[in-house]
Amino acid sequence: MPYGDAMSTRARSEERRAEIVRAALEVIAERGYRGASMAAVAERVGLTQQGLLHYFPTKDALLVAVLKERDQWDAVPDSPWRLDLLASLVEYNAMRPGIVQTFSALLGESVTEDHPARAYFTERYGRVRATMTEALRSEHGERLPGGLTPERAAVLLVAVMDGLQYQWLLDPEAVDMPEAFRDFLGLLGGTGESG
Amino acid sequence: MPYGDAMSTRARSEERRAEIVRAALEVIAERGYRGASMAAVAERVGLTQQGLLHYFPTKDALLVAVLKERDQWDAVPDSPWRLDLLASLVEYNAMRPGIVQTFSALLGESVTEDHPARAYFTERYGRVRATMTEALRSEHGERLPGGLTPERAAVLLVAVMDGLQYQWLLDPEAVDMPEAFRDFLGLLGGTGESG
DNA sequence: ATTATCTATAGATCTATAGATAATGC
DNA sequence: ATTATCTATAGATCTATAGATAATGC
Repeated sequence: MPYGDAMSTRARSEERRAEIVRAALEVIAERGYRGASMAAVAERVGLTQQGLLHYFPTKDALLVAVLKERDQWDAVPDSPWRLDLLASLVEYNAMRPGIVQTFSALLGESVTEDHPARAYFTERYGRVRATMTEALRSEHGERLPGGLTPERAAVLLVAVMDGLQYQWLLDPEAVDMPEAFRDFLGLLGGTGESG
Repeated sequence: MPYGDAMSTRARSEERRAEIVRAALEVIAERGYRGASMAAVAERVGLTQQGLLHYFPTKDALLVAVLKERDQWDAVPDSPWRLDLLASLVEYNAMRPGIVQTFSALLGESVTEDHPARAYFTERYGRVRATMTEALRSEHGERLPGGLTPERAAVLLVAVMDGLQYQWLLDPEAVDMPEAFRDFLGLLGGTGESG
């Protein structure tokens, strides 16, 4: 009895797909999307390249599944975020360099022409800025340090999160990502420990 | 008389190399490094792929030349930067999306395994953080808003510059990069216009 | 002699299609 | 009938090597 239990064909198929997406996340972390080959993903799950195409008929289809996975990762979709939860997310990310690497590599590639993840990231950043604007507004009101509005602070907040990831991935010893992120939240008027 | 003037062979060769590097910058902006082909670069300067290999014998050799070009771009090597010059650099960059795209794509790729630009970026960020630390120290002294030290503020400064570039490249209409950067400098205690 | 190119080509990949085979589930 | 795989293979690329040809500069 293969698989040793009574899983339906559909359920086993779902599990296989999830396994493939996990493998794709790894391969993309190592080589980026353009550098990732279907064969490398297939090998990691013990399939031939053509066997993999049974589950995801094109490389782009696999990327779509990877991006959906990402949405569930840090989404908590459009719920009103609290800034301290954001700091926790950064701390959590610091324990998951692989995932961070996957999406930092994808973000970097996405600015190139005709990249299949470009629209995804463009839309996503629009939404994330809006969500962060609301979080900042509800925490700090309309006026933030430096005369900033929540909108303008949100752009910086997102920039800091992304930028820190690159510095940290390149040299984790030199950059304490969670600390730096909390530093930034402090600048936005948090604990008021100005010197 | 080819080229119509009395340029030495060496000088013409140098010029050809510079032309090739410019073409490589473009191709990398469009496809990233892994996605860039020597043939695409060659075509852009009117050479065959094998003709290009006469000037740069491997793809990696061409990348090295591209990264050197970058160093001259925003280097002003290790001179003590002033923060207002940095704001001008960001404004200048906002007029050169191609260059920004080239290096944002390279930075993104560089976090993947065995990427030939990884060491370059790791070292470079170490140096840039040190330079920025000095600039912050000389402008604001030892104590910055939020209880930050110049070291810790430098990490954020660099993160903001990089992070803004991705948001701006993906959606230039939605993100005013120079304004956002000035906003961040303001947070670091610049004009003191807190609300 | 050196420099600038080219043609020919080896040897790896890569994505995707076609079509076979076997097992699973109605 | 559908699902999961496989072999075979077409058709594109890609990097890099080998070696020829012509022009330039001592």
